Amino acid sequence: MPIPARSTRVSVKITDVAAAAGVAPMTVSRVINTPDRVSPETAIRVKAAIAKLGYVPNLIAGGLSSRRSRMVAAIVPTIAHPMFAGLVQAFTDALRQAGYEVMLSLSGYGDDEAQVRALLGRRPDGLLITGASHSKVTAQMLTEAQIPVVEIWDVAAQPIDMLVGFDHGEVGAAVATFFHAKGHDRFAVFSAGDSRALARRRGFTEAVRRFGGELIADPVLPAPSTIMEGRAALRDLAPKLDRRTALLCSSDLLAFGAITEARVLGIAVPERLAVCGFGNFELSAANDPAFTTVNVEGAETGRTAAAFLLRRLAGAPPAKQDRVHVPFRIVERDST
Amino acid sequence: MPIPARSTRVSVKITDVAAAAGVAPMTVSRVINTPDRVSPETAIRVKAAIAKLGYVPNLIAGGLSSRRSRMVAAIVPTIAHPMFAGLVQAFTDALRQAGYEVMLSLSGYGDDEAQVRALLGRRPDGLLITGASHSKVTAQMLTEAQIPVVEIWDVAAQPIDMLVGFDHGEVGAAVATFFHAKGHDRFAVFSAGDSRALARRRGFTEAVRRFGGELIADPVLPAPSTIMEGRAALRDLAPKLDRRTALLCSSDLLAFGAITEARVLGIAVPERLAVCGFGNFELSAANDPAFTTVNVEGAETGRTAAAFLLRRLAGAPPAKQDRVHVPFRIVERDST
DNA sequence: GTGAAAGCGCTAACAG
DNA sequence: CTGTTAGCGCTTTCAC
Repeated sequence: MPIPARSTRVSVKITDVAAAAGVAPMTVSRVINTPDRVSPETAIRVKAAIAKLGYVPNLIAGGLSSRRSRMVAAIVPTIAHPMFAGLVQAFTDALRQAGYEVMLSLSGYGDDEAQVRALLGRRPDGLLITGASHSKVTAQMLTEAQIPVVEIWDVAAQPIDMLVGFDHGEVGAAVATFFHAKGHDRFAVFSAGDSRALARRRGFTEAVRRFGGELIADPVLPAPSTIMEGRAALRDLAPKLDRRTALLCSSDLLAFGAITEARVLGIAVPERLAVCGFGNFELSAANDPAFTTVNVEGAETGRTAAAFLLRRLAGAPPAKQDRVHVPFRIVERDST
Repeated sequence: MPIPARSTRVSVKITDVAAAAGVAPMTVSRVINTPDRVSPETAIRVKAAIAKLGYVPNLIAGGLSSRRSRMVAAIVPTIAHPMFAGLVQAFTDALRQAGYEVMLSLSGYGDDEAQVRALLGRRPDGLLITGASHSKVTAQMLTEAQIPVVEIWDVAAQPIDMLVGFDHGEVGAAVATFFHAKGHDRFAVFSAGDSRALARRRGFTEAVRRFGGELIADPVLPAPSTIMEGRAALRDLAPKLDRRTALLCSSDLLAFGAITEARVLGIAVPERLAVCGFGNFELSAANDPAFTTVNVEGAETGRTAAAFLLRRLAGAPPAKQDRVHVPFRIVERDST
């Protein structure tokens, strides 16, 4: 006795195409996935059937069978930040060209354990995660998932697998050195409260101390950073700006806010206040005055991370060179 | 003769958990999906086994069986634009809370046929797409996919299914009316070249004509818009700014660029040049001068689109009220 | 409340 | 070059 269909036929499947073309389902599969193993005549017949029926292969079923989902998961704190928006865009573009779709997960600046679990349930072929310090559970899940993992935007003593990042403390120190070389001896830093911004702040303040410089303020502001926070922080700082001061901001948005408020208050930039941002957003180059900032190549990071994953997905073994420090550089403009 | 395993056991599966807990696989499935249909004692044993083995259910397999992928696809032009970044963030947050993952596809400002095909192959349970005019093929694929679809950010004479958008021509006309009411009779508009920005431009210029106003310039700039384009366009316009003029920009980035360049050139805003942007980015409120813009509630659109999809995914039938025009409003600030 | 059987739509593996 | 067979890991369905 035939078993009744579980539900009404809802979409065309490979057997329908096979029947229409007079071939076996496997042959249809080959036409789609390995066309050079099919005779041209057969391929033409099958393609005609595919077009006629409007067949869209079910990649979920294919993935279950082949154990390759052709999806890659990405966890970033936010895309409201131009840095990560550019990174995600480049990462997504590179992977789609190779036939992979991206599942995007936005973590805020908090814990990512639940998200990692939800994503791994979809059996992605690879995963990108922002940051390099994870909870024990998260790290274990990632390791046991047996898929290539790229950590970005930070460096780790013990990377899970691959890494495309940089040392945020070094960035802070580099900016301090840059200011010091220009003769500054009085400093301030506005920083968001997330771990990486705080690492830059620490690198900056420690270098200032080494140079024997004076640190007049180092407020920690809520993440994510806003222009308004930068303006407010500068208003607070203004009474102390009687002498020439060099200011590092943990984001170009803060820097823009500080520069804007300085103009409103009549504080000359860069004469009385030198400002350096972070991120090299369009704003930093397009503002008047264009301002100095740290460039970190978000898009390049995304492309590199995608390339690393693709190489491993193509079968390459893990290698030492899968851990790179992306270069950062100070882009000097008119605010310093 | 036993058939050899296709490949080495790579991850824990439901049968492993079942064996460890001394129950049938189906019972494990129930503990995960419908816990109230399992006795508390059994549930405890199964949960212990899950935790001990680190079991992460394979949602691909579950999806194939249940014909529900618990994924939703989203196609937006870009996330480099704060408008869409906020929209995607809100959409993603709302869906994740309901247990859905989002597959994000960035279309640029071009054709989306290939992307729709790639996404539908993953059998998403629902789909969000930006814009309301699609190629015949795209429209047909979306219709035949038999899933709820939301079109956003535009209105359509014949929506595919649900809609959360607004009429871009009306926005342009509203800004023209706003300027006219303030006594302006000389106008200009800077517009990006994408279809929706052009619709706003047309709405603006047609309204200007109706009022008998003078249109002194209406350049079309490349999409996506940048601050620098706004500055350059204002430099071109400057020679004609001998009399008071009202300028609409198709993006806050263009408006910021225009205002910045006006300051550099010594053109007083709003006295000689009134400027209205579009998007209500943080920049518009936080700049000095804060500038007038059109607010369109990107995040609200994302949330509404998610709510529409979720309602249908929960079984609600299609309804008239699934087509809403999101309100826009002119936020008046110091530039007009 | 729990279990056994069947199969979701596709592809790996092998045979011809 | 093409076809057959046997699952991929889960859930639906139905029986107990």
